[in-house]
Amino acid sequence: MEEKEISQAVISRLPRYFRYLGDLKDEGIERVSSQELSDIMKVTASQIRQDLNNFGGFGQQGYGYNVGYLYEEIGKILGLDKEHNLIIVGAGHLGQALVNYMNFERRGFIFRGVFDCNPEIHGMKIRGIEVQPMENMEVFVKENNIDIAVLTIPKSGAVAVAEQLVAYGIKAIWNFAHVDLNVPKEIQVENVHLSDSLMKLSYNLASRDN
Amino acid sequence: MEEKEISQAVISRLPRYFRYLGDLKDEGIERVSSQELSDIMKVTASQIRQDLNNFGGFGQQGYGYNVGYLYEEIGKILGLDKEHNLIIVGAGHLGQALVNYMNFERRGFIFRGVFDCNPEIHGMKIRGIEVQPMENMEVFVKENNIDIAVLTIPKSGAVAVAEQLVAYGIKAIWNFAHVDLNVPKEIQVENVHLSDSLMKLSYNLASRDN
DNA sequence: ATGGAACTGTCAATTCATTGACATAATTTT
DNA sequence: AAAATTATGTCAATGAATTGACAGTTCCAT
Repeated sequence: MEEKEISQAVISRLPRYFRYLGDLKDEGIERVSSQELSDIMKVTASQIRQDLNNFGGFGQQGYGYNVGYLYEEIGKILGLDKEHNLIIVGAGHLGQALVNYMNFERRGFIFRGVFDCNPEIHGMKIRGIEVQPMENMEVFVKENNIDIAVLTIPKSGAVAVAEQLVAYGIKAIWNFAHVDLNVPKEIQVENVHLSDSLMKLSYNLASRDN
Repeated sequence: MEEKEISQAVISRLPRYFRYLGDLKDEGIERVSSQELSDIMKVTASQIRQDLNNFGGFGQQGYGYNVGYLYEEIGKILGLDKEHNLIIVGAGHLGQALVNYMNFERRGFIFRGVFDCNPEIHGMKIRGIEVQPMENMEVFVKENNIDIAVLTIPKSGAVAVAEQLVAYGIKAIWNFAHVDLNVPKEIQVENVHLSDSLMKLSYNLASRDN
């Protein structure tokens, strides 16, 4: 299906297209041109056409794009038509916040288990999911066909736990720990470094002041 | 101080340099060359030198870079030598997780207040900070010299609240709501769209499978 | 039906980002 | 003290991403 490698710059923009198309769909709008989308999203129409064309011709000359169809197609490209089984490793505030955020499940990302090394919270339930000790992880991952692990533990343990998870057969890691993981390149890692993001904000704030 | 505009690509890499330099400093290492850093960080030495040179010559030919000095300087560039006063708007799980995450304070980002529209949690304390009703926001922002607002509310209310915050004098918004804010360009916005990040992971997972 | 307007898909041009190369300077070794 | 080594800062070359332009197709009004 995928013939040429598509740049991460393009991939990063897909979720935003998806979101805007979802909004248009909810408003009952059936068709949209690259120029109209351009106006709403504040990107060039050329970029929109270029981006979409990486995946095929979804539009029609003289008409534009069918909102519902394009929305579905981008969803498929993003793999949202398939279910993913997730575990959370680290049941701190952030881990709990993610489990409690329902919208991920709507998109097919199902939280199956939560793990933590703190014995005091073992057995505690987060949205019905019981917190388990780390020792259970290996069996759980294998038995429940888990493909994505969400890492919300402190940086000190993260690298080692990531390696364990890979050994257990995980395919992708959504990494909130503030450290770069060292895993084989076929394992997909998506980093969310919140403090990096805040520092960037801080820089822009400071630089705008002079 | 800033003469030429520096690209966001460069800015985005600064926090990572800062992190690695901090680690080296903690290990007691005093000097580092761009080549050594390159090996550790898995980026080209040329990029490191190019990036740093946007801000001045921190190194010395034949010697390399002094770790402690460079760490300090990057910290200053990122504005981490100054204190910032923050409020959280939206005391849900994510908002609470952020307040509880101590490391931000270590970098000079001080949470001064938490606001939420749900009356049931007004008066509740999160790490000693009382949750206040939204109506208090205007006075609080003005009296406490708040410059950064953290938006952790659902997308439905986010755009309107952002406009209010701007009117109250806020300078920057760290936006976790899954919507693009509409604020004047002098207001700095840093978006953290978690579901976009997860969708990107999902794409890469799917595309690696074929 | 026919003509004009509205669009896409795509090629080419441009702009932006990254990498490579090297002159020059400080350091270390002999 | 001189030679050899190391390593920066910067210019030029390359590569990637974005934008502009337009041929060709479809839609819509008359």
